[in-house]
Parts: sequence; C-alpha cells; structure tokens
Amino acid sequence: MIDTGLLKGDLESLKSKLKFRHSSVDLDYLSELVSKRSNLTRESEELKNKRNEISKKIGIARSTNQKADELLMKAASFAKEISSMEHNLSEINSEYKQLIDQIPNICDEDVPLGEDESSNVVVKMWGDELIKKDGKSHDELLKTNYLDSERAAKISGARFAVLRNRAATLERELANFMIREHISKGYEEISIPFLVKEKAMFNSGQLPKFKEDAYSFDAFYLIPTGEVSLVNLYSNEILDEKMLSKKLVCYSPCFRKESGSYGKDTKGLIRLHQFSKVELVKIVKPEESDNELDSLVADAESILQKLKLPYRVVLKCRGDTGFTASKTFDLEVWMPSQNKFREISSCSNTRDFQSRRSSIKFRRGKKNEYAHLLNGSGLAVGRTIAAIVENYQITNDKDFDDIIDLIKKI
RNA sequence: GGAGAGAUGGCUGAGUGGUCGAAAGCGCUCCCCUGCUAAGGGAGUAUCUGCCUAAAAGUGGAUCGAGGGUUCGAAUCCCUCUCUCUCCGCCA
Repeated sequence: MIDTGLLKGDLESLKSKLKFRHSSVDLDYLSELVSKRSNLTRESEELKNKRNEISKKIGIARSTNQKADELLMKAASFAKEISSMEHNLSEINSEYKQLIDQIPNICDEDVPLGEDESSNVVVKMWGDELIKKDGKSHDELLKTNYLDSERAAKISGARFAVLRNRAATLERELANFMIREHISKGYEEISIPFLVKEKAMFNSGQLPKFKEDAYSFDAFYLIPTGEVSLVNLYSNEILDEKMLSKKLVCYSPCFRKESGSYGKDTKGLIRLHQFSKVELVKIVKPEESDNELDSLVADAESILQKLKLPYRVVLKCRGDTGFTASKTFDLEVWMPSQNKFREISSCSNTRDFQSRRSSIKFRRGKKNEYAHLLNGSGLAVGRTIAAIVENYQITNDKDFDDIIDLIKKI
C-alpha cells in the first residue's frame, strides 16, 4: 500500500503521480473519507479518554469501599455514545481500507509516461551478433519426443506441458544452474510452500486485484510466483539493521489461470497454467534499493549471458508497470521462430509498497523503518528451455547432451 | 480422522474483572566499579497511532493469537475462527 500520509497532502500531485497507473479509485472521495475518518477517530478517542478516567475512579472507589453510583451513571452514558460512534467509524474504516488496497504503487520519477507497452523503452541490447532469424519454433522442434502436449492435455487439459527425456533433464539442470549462480552472488536458497494463505497473497500484492488469475481451494491459494512466499518470509517482523540486505532465491512451480489470454501462445512452453521459475527477492534499506534494482537486473542478465542467448532490457512505462512496482525492467529473450523478443524475466523495485502491506521493517538506531523489497525472475525455466531450443535449434539427444554438459560446466 | 493441552514483550514465564502495557528471570544497551578477565552495583529496554514540537520531551488512543460479545472497566468471563503442541490412528 502507498503511504497514507499522501492522501492528506497535495491531492493534485498524487493524482498526477498515479496517471497512467490504471487506478479507478476516486481520490477526491477517498480524501474526504480520510478527513471524516480522522475527525471521528479523534472525537471517539477523546470520549474514551474521559470514560477511562471515570472507570479508573470507579475502581479506586470500589477498592476503598466507597459508593460510586454517580460515577457509574456518568460512565454508562459515555459508553453508549462511544459504541454508536465506533459503529460509524468501523463502517468508514472498512470502506477506507477497501479503497486504499486498490491504489497501485507510485512509479519512480524516471519511469517513462505512457499507457501501454508501446511506451516502453529499450535500454540495452545484448548479443546482437547471436541473433538468428526465422528458426523453427520450440514446439515444432520438440514435439512429441521431448514436449508431449497431447498427453499433457489428457492428464490436465490445455496449457499444460509434459517434458520428456533430455528436455525434462534440461529443465532440472537449468534450475540447478540458475540457483547455483545466484547462490554464488550471495543469495540464500529457500525451499518454500507452494500453497499459501489468503493473507500472504494480499501482502505480496496479488490480492485483491488479481484474484481472478489465481487458483485457490480450501483456505489456500496456489502461488502464481515464488515471490509470494519469499516476500512473506519476514512479514510482521522488525529486522536487525545488520541483517540487511537480505537476498533470497527459490525454485518453485507457479500456477496461473491466464484467464485474460485466451488464444495467445497456445502452443509450447510460453504460457502455461503451471510453469517453474527461479525467483529472486531482496529486502534492503531504502537508500540502497535503486542500486539493488540494477544489480538484480544484472543477476538475471548473467544467466542469459552465460547461456549466450540474445536479449534486450526494457524499462516499462507507467501504464505497463505492475500494481506493486515503482519501477520494472523486463528482460526479453530473442525467439527466432517469432522474430521477436519475449519476456523471460521481470525485475521490480516495489520500494515500501509490499513492506507496508506485510509489515517488514528494520531497526535503525531507535526508529523502525519500512524496508524496501525487490523481486525478479532469475529466470522462468520453461521459457528458458524454449529460448535455448529455438536459438540453438535443438532437435535430438546429442544436441541436448551438449547443452546439458555445457550448463553443468559453467 | 479421534482425544487432550495451549497461544502473554527479543526469550522463559507470572498474572482469572479495577491505579496491568503487564511481576520475576534471562538477554540486550548505557553508566559505575575493580590494573586485564571473571564477578558486582545502577539505569534503561514492545508495537501501531493521534495531538504537540524544528526536534526531543510531553500527553491521549489501541494492542496479551484473530474477530465479535458481556461490562462503567477485559490479558482475565462468553462466542466464533486461526495456529501450535502431546497422545492414538493413517501415511510419503
């Protein structure tokens, strides 16, 4: 959530900051609600103060065997007034909370203006000389000895994949390689729960906005990304300043309904209901988060570089930046069959947006401050397989063995 | 799945209707003392939030797993939920 103090300040400036952010919250209304709320809160606290004083006197009178009838009557009248005020207040509070939860993060000043991906800015190209055009698609190259979509459909339906033989091995080795690389850069490997509480989904910003894209049953949600569990690892904690920066890496399956993407990427490994991903999360001090974002991107990039896959780095514009992020760089890998770059990692600074929601703080001197949280994929494993297969046009066991050997040696 | 016990500050743990945000101990911070070390003495030590302040100080409200209820007053009584532990059963 955003700093609620902003709602008491310059409303027009807040509005302009949220331009392009697809927020439907009526800030004028909300700001009225905020002042109504604080007035009512103040009044009720004053009343409570009076009541508490009388109650204390009653207690003292009782313990010294004095009569307190008059005090009791006075206190009772306060109690009535307080309870009706509290009733009003709780209605205002729930509306307030509901609206606040829908406000997206404010983007950094240097994030480009713009409504959608057409305003995104390419900030870096890597491996131009490696780009090959018009290759066969990974789907074509792999079916059905390595990618058995038909049998996957038999088991689970559309948008599921069964990897076989060397492709299955490659998936496991790739994940292993990615984790190894990140550990060597100081990340702590975490093995996380894949089923999480609703609260955990809320804390990391998946709820309430993206409810329709998440699978759930009983009281659980299936994680759409390992970020959910990693972000919640330290929720409701006040960390020792010395513990920061905290760098975490996990490997997990991710589950998404992909409800808004019928007809897109229906073949292959690009858009599945279940895919595996290596995820990076950092918990850092506020003054470090800008630099930490750069190094997070570099950490994800290094995987692509070591695999010699051509890619570009894209700075997303305000309209295309996710709900929780203040700034996002996407890594897009070259896909020869589409002659296009496709997203393979998304690295974001959320500043204090997630840490406010999940209450992750650190102690600095005598004061507690919200930490800054960053997250990024490092990388999506399925898409990495697709990119490797297409860029190297892999078709047989020998090709697979070569690349698997290479990965093991890096 | 069955039976039982429990959830209090950084930790252990006392507290069953009233000067209780909470005894005591441990830990931690600062100070004193002793040549160093060990030991000892003193002070401080939860979170969120309102007002006030340049800031500190000060002062209100809320928080004893979560939410609701009873009451002038709830850590304490009642209800619902969540979680943890122990035993039995089942099981990778």
